[in-house]
Amino acid sequence: MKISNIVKSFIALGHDTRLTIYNLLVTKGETGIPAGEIAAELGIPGATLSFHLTSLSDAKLIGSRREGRTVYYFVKYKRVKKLIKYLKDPVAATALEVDATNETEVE
Amino acid sequence: MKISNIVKSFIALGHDTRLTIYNLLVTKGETGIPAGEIAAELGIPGATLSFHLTSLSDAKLIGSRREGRTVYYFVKYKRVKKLIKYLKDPVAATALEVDATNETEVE
DNA sequence: TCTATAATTCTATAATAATAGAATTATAGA
DNA sequence: TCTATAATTCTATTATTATAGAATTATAGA
Repeated sequence: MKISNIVKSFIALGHDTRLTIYNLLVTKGETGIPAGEIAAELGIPGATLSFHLTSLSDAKLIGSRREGRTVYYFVKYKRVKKLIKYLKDPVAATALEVDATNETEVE
Repeated sequence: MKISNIVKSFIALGHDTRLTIYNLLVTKGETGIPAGEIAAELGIPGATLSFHLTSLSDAKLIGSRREGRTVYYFVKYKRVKKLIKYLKDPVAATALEVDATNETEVE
């Protein structure tokens, strides 16, 4: 993970709407929740929601899965764990990245 | 801690220059490092540095102490720990906040 | 008090992010 | 294929952040 990906993740969490989305998804577990329900819950237009979902997705903090016309969004804990590791020891986390360039990982 | 303070903290960490400052301060321990040295290390003007230090300070991620003409900056781990707690369980961390409104805390 | 140094604040400008209506794409069911 | 629904992308506009020179503030030492 490059520094810029960590920055991207913090940027994603550094917005009221996006942190609220993150909170909501945490309560919904693996199944996740349809985009439309998120928009309804937060009371924001779909276009605005998509903008924020893209930020969280690009940061790999969330993932999505289509079922028919519905797209479910869910939290991806792998990246969350990396952020925790980074906060605990940024030096070690950054060093690890350099070593782990070719590591095979599970999402 | 209100949600907005958490957002403020993530915003503070969500910038390349500020995350680099955070990294640097982590390596400097309790003593910290003078503002001038940070500016020199990062190769940025003092005015720009101050702007970013204000963001990190407002988020309570760092603290400062004046010694003569020199101002030392250092990491404040209390807030870092709260962020880690928040990432691990945002629901619990938010609930705790409501309960802990009058709690007496040590920085 | 005068001068030099360290840092911050002020200010204008440039760059980036957020918002949301309109248009588009994807899919289900008739 | 036609229509309705779910979601995303496009686009223009607004709002916020970042940048850094110039001015200011704070302090040390002469």
